[in-house]
Amino acid sequence: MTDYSVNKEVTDKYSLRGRVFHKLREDILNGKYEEHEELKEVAIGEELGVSRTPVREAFRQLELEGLIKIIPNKGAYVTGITEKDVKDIYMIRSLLEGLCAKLATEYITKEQLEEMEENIYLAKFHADKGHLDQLAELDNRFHDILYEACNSKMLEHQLKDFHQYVLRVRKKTLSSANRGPKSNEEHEGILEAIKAHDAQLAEQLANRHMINAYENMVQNGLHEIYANKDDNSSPK
Amino acid sequence: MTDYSVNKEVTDKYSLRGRVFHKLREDILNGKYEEHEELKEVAIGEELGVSRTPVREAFRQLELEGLIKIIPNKGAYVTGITEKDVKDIYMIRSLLEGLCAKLATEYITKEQLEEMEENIYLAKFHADKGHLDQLAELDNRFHDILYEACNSKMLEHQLKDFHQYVLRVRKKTLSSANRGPKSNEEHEGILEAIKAHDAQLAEQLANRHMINAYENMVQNGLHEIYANKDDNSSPK
DNA sequence: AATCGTATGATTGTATACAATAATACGCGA
DNA sequence: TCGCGTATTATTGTATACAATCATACGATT
Repeated sequence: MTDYSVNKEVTDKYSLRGRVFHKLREDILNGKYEEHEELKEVAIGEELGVSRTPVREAFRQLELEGLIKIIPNKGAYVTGITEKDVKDIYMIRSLLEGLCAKLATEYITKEQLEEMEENIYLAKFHADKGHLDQLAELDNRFHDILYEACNSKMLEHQLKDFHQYVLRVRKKTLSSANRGPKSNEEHEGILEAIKAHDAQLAEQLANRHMINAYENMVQNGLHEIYANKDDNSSPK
Repeated sequence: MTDYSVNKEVTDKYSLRGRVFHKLREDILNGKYEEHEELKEVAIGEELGVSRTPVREAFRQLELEGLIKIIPNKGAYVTGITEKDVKDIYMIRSLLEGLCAKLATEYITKEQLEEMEENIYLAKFHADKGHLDQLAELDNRFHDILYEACNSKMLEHQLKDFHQYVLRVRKKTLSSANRGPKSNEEHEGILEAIKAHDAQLAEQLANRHMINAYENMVQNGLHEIYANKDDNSSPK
């Protein structure tokens, strides 16, 4: 059956345009390009071995994702993520993950519950062993399950977008050794609340989980990753 | 002439692509195309007197706006919004508009405050006169100001996206005569809270404002607009 | 030397040609 | 008639050619 569900993650990875899009997004998020650096159609095209057409279409998409800014007849410029952006994203995520957890108490399936439990169990193991990469992977997966469990394509999509967006930061953060286990404990709390169908508690814990993640990130020196001058975080 | 250029400083209106984009968006929002109707590149191009290239680029943008869904090698289809989607959007917007109002108590500028006051004053006038179109336009603008006043590009962008998304529904709803004035009263309350720097109250009122809007919409028969079967609200 | 205008090159915007893929129609054999 | 493979057509995907616009350099004029 055809899936008409509203979904921005439709940019397929197999067309040239899709490949260009994903490649550029990754490169921008990974810091390959400086902020405000100009992206030239021919240069990108040559680098990836494609013509300007798919590059241009990818540009249009990146623009709407907010990763580049296109000035007509002039060029495309990387916008990047400021510290302020990261802060804002976590602020938003905090609310939405809370909503998501709340909804999950009602809609989560048995299978999802089981996978969550397994996830947490495994995470404990890897935390003991110091397997940071696996820990990060499990953390990603935990949140994905949660997103899928809220029974809302809209919310799921939003959260996945944000999740994706701060992936690089999160990776760094979880790698700070002591956050990993702490994060996993918080996951466990959320899971317990969901199992108990305690919507309010689940919301609250998921809420707090995001705030903690952000605060830990700040402590570990967010500024080193996103050394940015012209963010608009300064109040009047 | 109805001008929906609430946002998207990025999509210029003077290039062919920009014109195609705006035209198609308006047509979709105004219901010129059926849900799930296929948009063909050549047909659109001929209708607007342009080649496929700008049409394709406009498609890519419309896809990310969530107005159409592109299936690779197949076609572009107008996205349907299900009742469930609308409900979810309002649920999310309720939270985020609350956050936005809360932040605005701290960051709003004098100019924005003044425009809000003018907006509300004007809305009263048009409400008395029964000018529903102007009322809808002012309502749009009120929320846009609020979005811009929160000092968060991220949040602003998200809210504008959602706002855009439910424009069709909102238009219909505000036209239900009695919601317009009520909505404006709620705007006034939010503005007062912001002026008083009462963050908690502003959040609460903005929150409630969304819930009220949604409930009114349901009463007025959302199902008539979005009579949709294949929504993804699966029973647990 | 400073300023303006113009020529030149670089870059994006658009149109079109061609390739790849998917949808449809048709005919053949059982 | 039904099933299946193939030919045909329609439609999208990509590459390229050409037009429009912008940036730069340079020289003429003051």
